This record gives sequence, C-alpha cells and structure tokens, in this order.
Amino acid sequence: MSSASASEPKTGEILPDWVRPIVKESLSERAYRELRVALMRGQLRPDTRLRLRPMSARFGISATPMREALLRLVSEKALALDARGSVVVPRLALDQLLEIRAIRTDLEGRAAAAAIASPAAEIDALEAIHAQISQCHASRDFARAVNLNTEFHLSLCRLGGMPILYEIVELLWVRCGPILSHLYDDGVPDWEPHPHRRVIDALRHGDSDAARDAVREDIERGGSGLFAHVRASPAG
Amino acid sequence: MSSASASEPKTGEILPDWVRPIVKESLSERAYRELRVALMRGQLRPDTRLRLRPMSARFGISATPMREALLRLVSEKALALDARGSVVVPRLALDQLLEIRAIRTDLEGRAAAAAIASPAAEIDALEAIHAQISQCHASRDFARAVNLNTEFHLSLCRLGGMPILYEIVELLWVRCGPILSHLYDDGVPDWEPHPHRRVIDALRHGDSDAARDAVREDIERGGSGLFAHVRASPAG
DNA sequence: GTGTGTAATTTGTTATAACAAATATCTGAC
DNA sequence: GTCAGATATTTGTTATAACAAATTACACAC
Repeated sequence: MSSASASEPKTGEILPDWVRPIVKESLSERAYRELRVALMRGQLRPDTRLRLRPMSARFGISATPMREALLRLVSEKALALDARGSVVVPRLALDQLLEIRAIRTDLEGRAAAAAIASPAAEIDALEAIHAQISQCHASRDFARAVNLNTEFHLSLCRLGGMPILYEIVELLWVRCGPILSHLYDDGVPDWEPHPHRRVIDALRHGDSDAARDAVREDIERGGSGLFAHVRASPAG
Repeated sequence: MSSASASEPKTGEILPDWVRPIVKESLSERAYRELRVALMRGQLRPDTRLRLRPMSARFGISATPMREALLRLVSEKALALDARGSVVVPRLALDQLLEIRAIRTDLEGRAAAAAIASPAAEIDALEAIHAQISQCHASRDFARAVNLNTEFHLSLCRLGGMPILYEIVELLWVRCGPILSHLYDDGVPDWEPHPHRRVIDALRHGDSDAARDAVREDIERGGSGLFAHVRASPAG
C-alpha cells in the first residue's frame, strides 16, 4: 500500500475532487487502518486484549485478514503479543517514553529545519491548527486539543518533505496513542510564546535553526502529563 | 517478537549457556527471519519477485504463514508490492537513499554519543570488528567487508542502549540490503584515520561529541558506491 | 464455604479450498 | 513466419476447517 495509497494527495490536483485514484483496499488493510486511527485517537486503552475471532466478527471479516491486520500492528509495535500470543494494547515503559522523546527530538527537529522550504499556504495551515489548539485550551476541550497537537506535529513533519522520516515519526506517535489522552493531565502549560508559535515564525523567516530548536523545546518541555501513565521500566 | 525475542541476552547470565529461553517460533516468524537476513546480506536482488505459492513451497510451509512473513517485510518496507499485488524486492530511489543517510546521521550519531557509557569489553569487540574489516580490505574480500561494516554500525548502535532507536536503524539497513553489496564499487576509501577508529578512540575517551561526529562523517562520506545502483527519483 | 477433577469452550496457528483476476500457453488462420 | 482468440494455469485474496494448548465452566466431594 503505502506509497501508492491515499496518504499523499500532494500534487496540485486539477481534476474535481470526486475523481480520486481507485484504491482497492483489501479487507486486512481496512481493518489495519481503522485500528490504527483508533489507537492514535486513544480509543484503545492499554492492556486491552484484542482476541482474533471476536475482532474478526466485529469487523465482519474472517480470521485471516483480521490476523494480518493485527500482526502488522504488532510488527510496528503499535500492538504487542502477550505470553499467550494474544494481541494486547501495550503499556509504555518509562524508558520507552523517554527514548521516543529523544528520537522525536532528532527527527522532528530535522523535519522542522527542512520545512522552511514550504510554501506560505502550508505554513498558514499549520498556524490555523495552532489557533484551534489555543481555542481548545481556552474552552478546556482537551480531548480535541490532544488530536490537534498530534496533527500539528505530523503536519509539520510532513512539510519537511522526508517521507521515510515522516513514517518513522508517525509510528512513534501511534505507539504513544494509548496514553496521549493524558497529555493535559498536568494542566495547560502557560508558555509565552508557545513553542508552536515560535516554529511558525521561524518557518516564515526561513530560519531553520530556530525552527529546529523550537520543536525540540516543545518536545522536551511538553508531555509531562504522560509520565504518570507509564509503567516503571523493567529491572534489566 | 522483538522485545521478548532472542535479540538481547543482555543481563549477565549465571545459567550455563545451553539453558536458553525456549523460543517457540512460529512458522511465519522463521520464514520472516530467514528472508530478513537474506535481504540484509544482499542475497535478494532488486526487482526479484517473491510469489506466494512458490515461496511457501520452497520453505515447506503453507501459504498462510508464508504470506504473513512476506507482508510483514512489506510493512517494514524491506519488501514492496507491485501493481499486481506481488511481493518484490524494491529498488531504492536516490531520494530514499539520501533520506536514509540523513536519518542515520541523526540516529546513529545519537547512539554513538550514548555508547560512551559502554563497558570496555564491548568497545574491544567493536575494535575487533574493525580489525577484521581492515583485513578484508587488505585481502580485497569485499563481500565479507560489507557484512562486517554492517555489523560494526549495528553493534555500535546497540551499545547506545536505546532499543527503539536500534530497531529503526536496523530497518533502515535492511532496506539498503539489496544494494549494499556494491558498497565498495568505488574502491576502498583511504581515509586516515578511518572514522571507525575515531569512533573507537572517542568511546575509550568518553568523548560523546567526538563519537557522534565520527559516525556522522563515516555515514556522510561513505557509501558512494551505492549511488550507481539507485533509481532516479520519480518526478513528483 | 474450598478445593479438585473433568468436560466444554476458546485461544492462536496452520493448512486447505474457493474465488476472481491476471498471466501464460496453445491452437489455428492467414 | 505473425497475429488473434480461446483455454489453462497461476496469481493474490479470503473463508473455512483442523489441530493442540490453554482457559473457563461446572459438578462433586469434603
């Protein structure tokens, strides 16, 4: 799927938008995709067991494509296998959360630096997302703020024009999905200016170093609410 | 598999070494692993088609686990699907090779910096690998040099103690596997001192910045032989 | 009540079969 | 020889069944 899939409309379409590439999606891919967005939206709680046959019944498909979808997410480590071989929603360990943050620092930082080449319209779109985030903060709609924050980071990452890097980062976000809903458990940070704003300004000024540093700071200082929902790392 | 698998013996084992954790490996996992090492060793040429039933016959298993193994490698982008849905060994595009190199710069650099905490024995092991590489250069055994070079980088990466980062980097190496055998097509670089050596020295001195910079330089200056075997990047 | 054994069910895994679409092979006309 | 068309085979996909191992349910003793 991937590169030929619906992920990147990208090229300026002349055709009316009901003309879209025929994507013949297999049953396993559809199940995969649905489970993936459910994960990213925090709709699957850690330790939830996803048994094969009940799941395939819920999706109205047979065991074979269901298993393919589940195993694919396992291979991406968005899901995991317990001792029995059952698929479960994994619980992040502290080590893992810290490591993911460090990797995101590198990769999202690089993407942000590369994003200074973006057309102004794309930067405007980024700013629009952040404006919505600010609104959600004001109205204390944290559930939506979480999803918008994810969208901000992934959109920025996409602007970097590095598809391989983007997919890696996206996988890292999926892995954090099950605990992302607790992002604001510590309350709304009162940074002034908000790092997102600094990113946007840096992009507008073509300052790649500033863009990189701003994202890095956003990653490093944010997300404190997640740590409470993380498993103490195993002894080893 | 991964975290519970055989990848990390790690903890100082007291038990005799014939006592090893019983790994009940499913048929699909075995096929997956074999294909993966074949890829990493460059034994599968780009554009090779891996048809489902012939492959399952070759492995002596049925189509179901064979398909699982193939689709898993597809999801890791170590393999790809052509228009027909057949699994093929992908041909890297120039953009992709450049992007992989950039990402490796970040991630292997971070791992190298983190590796300064490694015990001396591990650094010795790294040095031993590089010594073998030098021997291969002298005897012009490039096939082995390629594999040893991979081993050097992955071992260094493992020393960083960041398992998530390690797996990402390993996937990037697998993706380069099919063209890796051409690493020395441009001849043996006559860098003095070899960046590997600078890495080792930096680790011994606990100089994380130097370690990071040395790996980065190794990545950025090396691998020129690969570019001839890369597909011109698609227009978009 | 608590425990213990057995039976029934459910689990993941693998093999096999059915299906449509695509590919390959063959046949025959010219 | 070349080309057209029909047939046969092979392709990926999905469903179903068979299997062993694990889990659960349940009945019965104490």
